[in-house]
Amino acid sequence: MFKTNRTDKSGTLTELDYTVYGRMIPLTKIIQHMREMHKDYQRETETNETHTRHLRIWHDHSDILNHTYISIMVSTLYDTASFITDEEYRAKYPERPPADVQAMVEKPFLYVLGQSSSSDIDQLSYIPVRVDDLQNLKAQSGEVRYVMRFFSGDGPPRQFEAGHQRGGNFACLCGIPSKDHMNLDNAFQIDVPSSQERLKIFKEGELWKGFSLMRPSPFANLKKQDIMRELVARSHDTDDKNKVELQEELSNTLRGIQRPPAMFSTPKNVFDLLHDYEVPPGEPLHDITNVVQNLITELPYHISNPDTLKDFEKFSTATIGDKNQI
DNA sequence: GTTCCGAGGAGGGCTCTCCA
DNA sequence: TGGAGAGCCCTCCTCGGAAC
Repeated sequence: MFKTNRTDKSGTLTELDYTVYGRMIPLTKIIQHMREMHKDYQRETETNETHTRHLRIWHDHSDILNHTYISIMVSTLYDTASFITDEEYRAKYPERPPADVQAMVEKPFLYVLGQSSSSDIDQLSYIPVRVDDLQNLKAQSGEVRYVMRFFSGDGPPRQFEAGHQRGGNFACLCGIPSKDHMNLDNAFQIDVPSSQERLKIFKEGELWKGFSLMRPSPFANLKKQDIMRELVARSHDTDDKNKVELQEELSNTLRGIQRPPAMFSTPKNVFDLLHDYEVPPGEPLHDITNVVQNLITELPYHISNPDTLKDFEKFSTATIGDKNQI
């Protein structure tokens, strides 16, 4: 259920409720499809022991025909214990062209596509069904055990998935203040908190009890008395401190943690399903985007062959052109 | 019917002003 | 003097109208 505003012919602004539906393909069905697609790449074993496959989730928002959607994809992580190598594939199927086995195995499958804004409330509305589906997957697992292992994606989806604030002084999931991001010594020493550690920090005080899927930010816009109550519950000294100092102390304590990790947002106990689930603090392709851009811009100046230079300049123009970011 | 563009929203932080 | 809130900044996302 979503809310929207409409202005009628008289100019009166009214708030309307409307219902939209998302489509989820159950993980059991996706995995059935994956097995069919991966059968040529699977390693044959002689034992009957239970095997483990690791799943990776990715999601992002975009608009299609003026309506905003969330798209969630799922893929299997390549593992040589479960899948053959490129060389083994060539030896097994000499009549076929060579294949990038890892790329084929890690090809993503559509999991959820639904209408949703990027607000926390809208995105959290898809969590209960994702948790139910994960429980259903475990109940139906056979000789292969599927483990939800990684989330990969852009910055905002990672922040949502980890229960982290968007932007601000603690924009990174590692918990280092933005002003210290250039401090490599600090960055290399920090231990990025796991989902369980995030949940522990989140629940150390009292205000987290006000969290719900419809009120996802219990630490936002607090009065001074509420900040003091939360800090006292976390065993902090609040004497002789003004509101700014108290707010800073609470922010430094939470280090950007705003809510439970998304998959831990329901009352259901999902620790046995998600105890290995990781939301990495970085997104490699985005993080090195400017390095790649600099390389593409710089390389033509080091090419002497005119034909190669012409081809590369075409590539550089098509890739970067007038864009601010590739 | 589709794509492009740009103003505005979401969620954060900082600074300034008002007022008790 | 200090709390509350307005106003502005940031990035990425949203969404309605214009253009094709």
